[in-house]
Amino acid sequence: MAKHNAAPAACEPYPRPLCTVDVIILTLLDATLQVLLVQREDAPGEPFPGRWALPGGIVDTQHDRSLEDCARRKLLDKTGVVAPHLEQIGSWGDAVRDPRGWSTTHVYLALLPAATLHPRRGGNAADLRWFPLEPPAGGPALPPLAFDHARLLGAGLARLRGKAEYTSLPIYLLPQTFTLSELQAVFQVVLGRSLEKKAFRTRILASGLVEELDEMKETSRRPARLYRRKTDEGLHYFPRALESHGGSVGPS
Amino acid sequence: MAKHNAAPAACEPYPRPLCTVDVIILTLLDATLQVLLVQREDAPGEPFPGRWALPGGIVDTQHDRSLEDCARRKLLDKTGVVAPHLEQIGSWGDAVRDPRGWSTTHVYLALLPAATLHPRRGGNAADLRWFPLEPPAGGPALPPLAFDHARLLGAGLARLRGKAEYTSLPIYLLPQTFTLSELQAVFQVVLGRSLEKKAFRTRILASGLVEELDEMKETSRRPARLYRRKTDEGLHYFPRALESHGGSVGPS
DNA sequence: TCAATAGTGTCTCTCAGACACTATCAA
DNA sequence: TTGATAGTGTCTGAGAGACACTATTGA
Repeated sequence: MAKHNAAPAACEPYPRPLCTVDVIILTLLDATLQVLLVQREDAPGEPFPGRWALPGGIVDTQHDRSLEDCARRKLLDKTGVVAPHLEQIGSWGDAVRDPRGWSTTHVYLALLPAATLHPRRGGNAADLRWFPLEPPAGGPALPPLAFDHARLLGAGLARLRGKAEYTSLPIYLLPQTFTLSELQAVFQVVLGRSLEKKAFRTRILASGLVEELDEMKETSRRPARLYRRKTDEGLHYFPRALESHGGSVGPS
Repeated sequence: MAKHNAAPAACEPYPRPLCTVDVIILTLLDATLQVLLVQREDAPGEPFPGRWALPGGIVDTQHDRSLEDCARRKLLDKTGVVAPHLEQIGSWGDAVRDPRGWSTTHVYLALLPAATLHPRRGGNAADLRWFPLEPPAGGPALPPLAFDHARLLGAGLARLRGKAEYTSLPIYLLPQTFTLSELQAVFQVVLGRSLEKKAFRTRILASGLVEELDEMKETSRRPARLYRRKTDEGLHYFPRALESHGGSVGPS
């Protein structure tokens, strides 16, 4: 074991870059996409003190069994929950993105329902906060982010929005039980445009993604049927994209 | 510069993992998808001596400006050409995939036309060879690969095949000029099934991806119109996937 | 009764699949 | 002429968009 993590061998003339993982944790709060950010420590030697950043950090080769394991750990650490969706977005590595030198980051996207968050661990500590991605008029804008995290967040959002055009991905922003109107609202928030109700419902019901429950959601108006996301179904690829992608411009 | 690549700081109690890049270089030769592999050195301390592996290796933090830059360098090094398509597939990192210890690899997929390869640098050295992915009956099968490269190659192929269902990706396996029959053949090889001629041609021509040339390709039969891939068009997302994905099973 | 939200009926349009048909070359 | 490959005409069907319609609740 000690041998495994020995210093670079003679055949390895280059210094190893710093290896980190960052997690884009998204949820839906107040009918808005929100991202969980942490405020960086104000300690000597720490880059970007006081700045907001994606949760993440250096891979712990003693305890993390893999990159994905590291991402899961950081997610659990910040939210206290296991996200129903976690995927790798990509990796970025160069000499300038971290002032400490050549570094790599492995970026993951986690989607989770806001309802599952504990009030305390769900991101309400002083150094941990949810930020709306499209702040209401006059509301708080996203702060400047540490490192190249704005770019990483952009890539994660592009992935989510791109996949929302032809997969069921945004379903993971909801609890397992929901109404079709709620699901449509989630897609609309992610895509930033409204969708046609009948077409949307047909699309979802034909997909076999959800099962009808006997219960209804009681609201102030007409009650709505509840559906449950089938756990054994993975991400669904619809046979068609939702709308023209404006020609040849596709998702990332 | 020297400071940037200094040893891990005190705030970094974990040994840094080995950082590598591997490139899946695919082309179409003899109407078959082929992957370029290198035979590993038989030197002391080198893992998997004599085994075939994806081209790649340790990131050179002195010369590689970024991970992608490193992939481009390795590609140029092995093939002598700049591939018309290079994308990141993903990253894998854990303690066991490399016997030397905790390591990460950043996997890229390169697609290129066989015609552009120089006969010498195109992969004909003793330790560099093209291997057909679906060998003709009785032909040479893919050898066992070093490290977890079989898994990495599988992920690259899944990406190519998945995207072939709803994007123009396989077009990069051809030279810039081709006939529609040739293009259809490429898609068929990638997808492993035959496609309907009329639908395929309509799909391509409606996409605006190609422009008609005045020239014809003279063959032994009726000459075929030549088309040229427009360089300013990127990857095209078709409005529909080619066929049912067998329910909810989608591309990676 | 009305306002609001849930949910349906039905037409149109686009585009992939099927498949038979014509066109153009060499031998 | 035939064989082979290039390329077209045209019908079908799935599924997204549009939009008007009905249904069910609280106030």
